[in-house]
Amino acid sequence: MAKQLSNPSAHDVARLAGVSQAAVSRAFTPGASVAKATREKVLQAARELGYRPNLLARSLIKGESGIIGLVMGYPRSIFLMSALYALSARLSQAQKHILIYTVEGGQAADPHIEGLLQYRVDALLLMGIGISSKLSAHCRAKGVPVILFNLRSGETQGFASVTVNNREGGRQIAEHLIAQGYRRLGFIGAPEIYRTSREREAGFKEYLAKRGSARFEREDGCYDREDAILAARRLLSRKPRLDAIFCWNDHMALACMEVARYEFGLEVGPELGVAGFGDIDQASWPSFQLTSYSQPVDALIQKVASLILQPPHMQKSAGQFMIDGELKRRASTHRIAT
Amino acid sequence: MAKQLSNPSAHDVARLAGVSQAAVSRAFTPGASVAKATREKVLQAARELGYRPNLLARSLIKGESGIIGLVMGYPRSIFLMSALYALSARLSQAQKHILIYTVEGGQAADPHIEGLLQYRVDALLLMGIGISSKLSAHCRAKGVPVILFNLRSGETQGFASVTVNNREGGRQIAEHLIAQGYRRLGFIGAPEIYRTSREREAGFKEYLAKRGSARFEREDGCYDREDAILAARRLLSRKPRLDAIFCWNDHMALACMEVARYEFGLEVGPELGVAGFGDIDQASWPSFQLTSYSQPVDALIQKVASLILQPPHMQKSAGQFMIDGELKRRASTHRIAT
DNA sequence: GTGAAAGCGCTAACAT
DNA sequence: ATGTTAGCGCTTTCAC
Repeated sequence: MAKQLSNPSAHDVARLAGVSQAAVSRAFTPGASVAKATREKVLQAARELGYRPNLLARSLIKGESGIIGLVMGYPRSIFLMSALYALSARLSQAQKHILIYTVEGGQAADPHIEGLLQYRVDALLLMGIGISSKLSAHCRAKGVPVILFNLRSGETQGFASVTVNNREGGRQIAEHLIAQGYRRLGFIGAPEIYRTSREREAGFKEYLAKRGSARFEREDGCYDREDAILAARRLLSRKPRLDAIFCWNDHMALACMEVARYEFGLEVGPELGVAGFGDIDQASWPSFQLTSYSQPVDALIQKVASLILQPPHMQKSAGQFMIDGELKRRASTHRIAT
Repeated sequence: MAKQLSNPSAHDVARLAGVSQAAVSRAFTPGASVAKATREKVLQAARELGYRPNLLARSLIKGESGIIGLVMGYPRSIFLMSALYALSARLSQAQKHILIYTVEGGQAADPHIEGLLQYRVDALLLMGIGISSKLSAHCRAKGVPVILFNLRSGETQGFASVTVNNREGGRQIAEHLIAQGYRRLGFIGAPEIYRTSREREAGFKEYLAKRGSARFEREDGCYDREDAILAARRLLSRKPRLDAIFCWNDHMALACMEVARYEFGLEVGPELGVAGFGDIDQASWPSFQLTSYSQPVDALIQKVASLILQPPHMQKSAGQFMIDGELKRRASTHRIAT
């Protein structure tokens, strides 16, 4: 009854229940060998004191913390947000916990990873952000599994990665635009260092090349909406005017669409095709009807979770997992008004 | 040079450096009394072994984990996302870490809070989600500070809360709509249990009552876009037709706007005023130009962080902090086309 | 099935 | 300034 301010320990519970401290530990360990009666006594005492096992102590002994370290780049993206949501749901089922940091697009994750390693995280998950080769060496040496989400592993790193099939998506967008009759194509991408953008572009280019001409205009839009607006302006000012623009993500595409409509007075679809990548919620809103290649969040996170939760000795595989999305054809690329 | 798979301990470093284990601890404690030379020796040895202090062990002793527990409701909201980003930036400066759970709107946070308490979090931050009275009693008894963000404390709980001034926002929206000449008003809110919606509505009603008539039509839109669409349809089908709708958040307002435009063929602004709350990014996009009362994320998070970081003995105050936003007047409530 | 005892990796007195 | 010692709260042998 008399609750105390500081947290009671297993010892306190043991005393109240008239058992040993070890018995308390066992009562809270699923599948331990305790008599039912003892167990009840312990739980009763624990309830009275408001006792909860201290997971920090448990982690210290077990050598695994139950904590997954997450560093998220570009935290304004709705896609990453729903990925976080799906991941949290999945991991909390498995009694794992997420220690999170967010980082503005393009910044390094390193300082945060340092902190995470000190908490002895069971795994490190990087969403849309990279890791320095120094830290990645450390993780490899210490056996900390690193999983890259939405960003493929760099040259030598050899970590597991889970991404949508960016190349295929880019390819399908190109195919679709050409099929619709668009010919003077443009691309808004990110600077070289972003592999995601590069892969989408590569697929796009690949299809065009196969069809005969890989020519398309190109501008960098980086991460911000403001950047995308500037890139769209530059692209739309070129002569002869482009008739379709593929943007490396939906955020860029929506911005591009608005520039086309409200600054250049173009009718999106018939006069200018616009396609994005990711199929975020807004893409399907009536105001936009943006053609996009979807990123299946649930499937991606499912894969991530299975990599995280697999037993440690299985983690040899540093595979690159690519999951196919689906081309969502919408009005923004209907060249002939319906 | 020879890195080992398992993490080296302070002991290992001590042996290599030829000092005591305590010296290693001191070398890694800012402001401890160590000779510069010893310190160097230790750091050198640590580097060789790839040693990092184990924060779990430190937390165990210190009785504080350096971890802030966060439970986030309605994780699709861009507002909460940017709040998370701001918080992460602020807290990692102070060497605090965020253990996060996300919960679908309307669900209970309790099971996750259980987990967080076992990690002995230094504080519990609830974003847009409540806590059961049983757990809140526990937190109070154990001296775990609880901070409510964007959701005011229930009757008896007595926790600190940080919110935008919802009532004032609702009031200003009403004033603005009336000033623009709108007269047949509607409101899309959330069910009773959501205090946020209730407060905004209260302010809205308050102004109308003061002006003579507090009559307005009302529908519940809850959290999902789908719900908002249904509510908007119902509201717009009533006769005589409403001429302005205030939605309890911007997500609802954008959905409402699209229903008005694309299903009812109304010109938003002249024919139907639409106002939201929160001033999310999209509100200012050319496609929407949504009038909204802003929620100053940075100021709000600043306050939250200061509550979290204040020394424990100062935490008597369970104040209710309300921060004013600002009415952003945009085209969605220009009754006379400009 | 249960208790006693050792110890996870570290910090914090206390000596020296 | 540095080493020694005693725990933090728990899990895990090992006897019984």
